[in-house]
Amino acid sequence: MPTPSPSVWLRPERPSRDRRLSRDRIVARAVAVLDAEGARGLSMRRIASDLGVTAGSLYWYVTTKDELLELALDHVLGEVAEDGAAPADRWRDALGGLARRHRAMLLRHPWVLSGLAGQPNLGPNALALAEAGLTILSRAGFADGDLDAALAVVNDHVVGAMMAETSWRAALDRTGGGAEWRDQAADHLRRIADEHPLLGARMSAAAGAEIDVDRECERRFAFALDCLLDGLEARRPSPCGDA
Amino acid sequence: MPTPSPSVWLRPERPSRDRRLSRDRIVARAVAVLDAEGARGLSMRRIASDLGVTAGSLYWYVTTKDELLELALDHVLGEVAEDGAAPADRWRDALGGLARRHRAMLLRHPWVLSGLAGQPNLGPNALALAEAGLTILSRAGFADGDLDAALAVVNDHVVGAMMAETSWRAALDRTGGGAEWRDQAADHLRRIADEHPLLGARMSAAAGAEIDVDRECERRFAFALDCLLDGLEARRPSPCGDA
DNA sequence: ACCTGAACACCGTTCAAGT
DNA sequence: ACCTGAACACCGTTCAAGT
Repeated sequence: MPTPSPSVWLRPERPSRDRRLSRDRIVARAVAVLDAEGARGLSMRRIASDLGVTAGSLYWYVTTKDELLELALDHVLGEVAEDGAAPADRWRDALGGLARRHRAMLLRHPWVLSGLAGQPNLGPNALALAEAGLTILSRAGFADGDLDAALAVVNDHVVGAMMAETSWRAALDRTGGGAEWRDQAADHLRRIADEHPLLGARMSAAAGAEIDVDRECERRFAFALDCLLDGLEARRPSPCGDA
Repeated sequence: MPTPSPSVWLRPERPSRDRRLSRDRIVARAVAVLDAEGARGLSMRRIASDLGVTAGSLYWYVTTKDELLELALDHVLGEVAEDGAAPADRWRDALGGLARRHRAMLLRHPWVLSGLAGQPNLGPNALALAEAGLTILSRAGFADGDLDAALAVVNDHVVGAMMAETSWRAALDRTGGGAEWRDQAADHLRRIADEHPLLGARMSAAAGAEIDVDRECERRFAFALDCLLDGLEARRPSPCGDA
């Protein structure tokens, strides 16, 4: 209780009755900045100023920038969980759906991939996601060592594929429709084709057809996913009463 | 030609008859620092001082730190090429060998994975590697769109798997054998097991057995590789006269 | 041509001091 | 308890100036 003053209006409202900051607010802001400007655009000072606060204040809620990134990562991992509706009872559809939602999330938040190297994520959403995958595969008949391995096959492929896809997309965005780049690229492509016939053929096929990038990416993702689900199917122990 | 002096010994050797710096020397130093201290330990100033030079000097040979990282990346990619001996004539062995050497390289230079997000690598070694993969798959019967897709299945898996493996290894290294961490981990694991039975079971299986990390990583890698090669085999068009 | 030295505009993090 | 302000020890990059 402050000392009473002649009038309320003369005493400014207590600046921080409720805290201006919170871990949630900080993480949310971090995700927003990362989405908008990528990993490079994120700084403690930037988040702080967005929240109308000094950089040092953030360290009351978060011990380090890395920790903040871990929190942001787990935050967006929460988007992968199935939105209502029981999981498909066929294990292929269920696992495929998980992979596809994982991919969709990584397209929305490509910065996740640049922060994935380092330490493994043990946040609650990461754990829940792993459990979901294990549940599907366990019901499908996998057990023990093959259980982790099978889940890893799918997870690892999603992050590997998205690493390639997002960096490919980023490169396309950067080069835009620049005319002078157009010529340089054509030149470079010709030199590549000389020494690397197969690669040259594939690249000019992609460039020539003015291919729909979205469709092509989805096609490749689906190809790989089917491919590795087939491989898992062949390794599946005894099917015990599932679809 | 400088003006002649009474004795050679009085005139210091010309400081830079041959350039002290070169792109190769800079890249080599960068790779060494990255190997020793990881991506975090690399700075222009650090490389410069290692080479006995000022930071600004580096910009004569390299326009940006990112460019230097691209060069370093392609440099180590050169280690993946087969060391003599014709490639195995069975496509599975050939492609599997490529994947295994790729993995070995990423274990030696884990920092590559943190620099992989961003732009696709178009360096000479990256191109040669892609061509090698395409050659194997092309001889195996793949063509057109399936050709890229098939190669991507393998490549993407290698980087995805190594992303998980290296960050897992890094975490193990950091936590070492700390006694107080031991207790925290056991506690955390118990809480995990409560909400996530399958995950808890798998984690305590791994922790309890004091598993050989190297063996386990190789087992999982082999499992996944076989798995996805099976998937590719099933998709392989008409086998035209190969083993 | 090649390198230095100093500057610019940033970083993450710490910590006394205020309220 | 929560936040400020200033500092510390760094960054990448530029650029006149030297040789």
